[in-house]
Amino acid sequence: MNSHRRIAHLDMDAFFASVELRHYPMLRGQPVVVGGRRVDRPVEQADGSLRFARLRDYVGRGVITTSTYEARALGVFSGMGLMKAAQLAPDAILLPANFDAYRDYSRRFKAAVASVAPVIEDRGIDEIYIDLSGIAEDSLPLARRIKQAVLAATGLTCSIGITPNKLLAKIASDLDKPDGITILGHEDVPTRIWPLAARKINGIGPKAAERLRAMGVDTVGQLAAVAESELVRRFGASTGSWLWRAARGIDERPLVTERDPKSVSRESTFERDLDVGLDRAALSEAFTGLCARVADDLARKGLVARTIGIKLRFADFSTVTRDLTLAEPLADARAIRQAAGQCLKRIALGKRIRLLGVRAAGLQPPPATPVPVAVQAELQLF
DNA sequence: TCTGGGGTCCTAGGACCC
DNA sequence: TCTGGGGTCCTAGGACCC
Repeated sequence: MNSHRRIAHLDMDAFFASVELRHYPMLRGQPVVVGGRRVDRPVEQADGSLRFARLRDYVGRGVITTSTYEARALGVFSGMGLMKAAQLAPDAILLPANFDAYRDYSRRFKAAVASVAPVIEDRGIDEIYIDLSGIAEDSLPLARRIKQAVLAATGLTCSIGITPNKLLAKIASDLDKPDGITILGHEDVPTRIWPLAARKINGIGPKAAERLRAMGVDTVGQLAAVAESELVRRFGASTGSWLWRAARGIDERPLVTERDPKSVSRESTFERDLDVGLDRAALSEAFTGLCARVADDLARKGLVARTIGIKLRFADFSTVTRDLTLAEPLADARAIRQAAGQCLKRIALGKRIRLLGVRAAGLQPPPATPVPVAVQAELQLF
């Protein structure tokens, strides 16, 4: 439709950790990680200074959500188990996640960007795509202006990639992190994109990367050298031709500026694996609690659900799901609990349970409440 | 002492309907 | 009593992303 698009991807730098450093500026320059559960907030000591938890003090399940660049230099990255991270960086500062604060900063940076360039696709708490096609200003000064607006609104830095499409913009924003600007055109694909690992393409995850590696494909350039027919043969028509186009930097997807939620869910990993017999009371309480939280989420969003599902992860990390679609939508905690209980009956509970989750899908606005006849008669007067 | 929590999308088979 | 062909809905699992 439009062959002259200009699309930006903006990614906040080490977002959660950077927000924490705004609150605790004395930690600047130190390795800091955010994550874990039931991590104590810093404690004020007698002399007025703060005592922070250290990674080495942490015991239990939990992973790193974000780490500062100083922590990353020690080999500590998002998704890593905290106990393992503690072996690499025992003295790193550990802070609990403060999602209310992150959501607040998220709203502020998105509003700041919108004041400069309003066509935005939300991609989560810390990143967005921006369609700059309708703006006349050159890319470099425009990128600087957006970054300045974000900095003024939040005190935080971000990285921006500006390219002809979302695929390339996402890759580009990562090329000069932190606090970077990268501007690429299609002509830059062979020199700037082809040397990169195929895994850098958004949508090529661990499994696809492994299959490619088995074909001798490690880089985007090597992927671009494979015939489309070969990719289609190995990956199927849809994925195969997508890979072929992605390797050439071809991507026509428009920005999605509005989206209705498809599902809401709550899940919890237990501090220790629970036994269905011995821990029945604890499991039941957790189950009911999750249903109540899903009901709260639905109420807050003003939605009802037709499908209720559950998820169990066992001690061996195997995962099963069951769901149930009802004739009539529901939303309250008791009804959710009842439907979820039906799902639970369909799972063989031999192994100890690591995680329990409850999900509501088939979301829709609540059915219109029937208007009483007397009121209907009055309304007809108008 | 491996491996969180909240999402989306895709696939594939079976039921069911016309 | 050799059995076509769509279409949609439901369910389970899996890949992937932030």
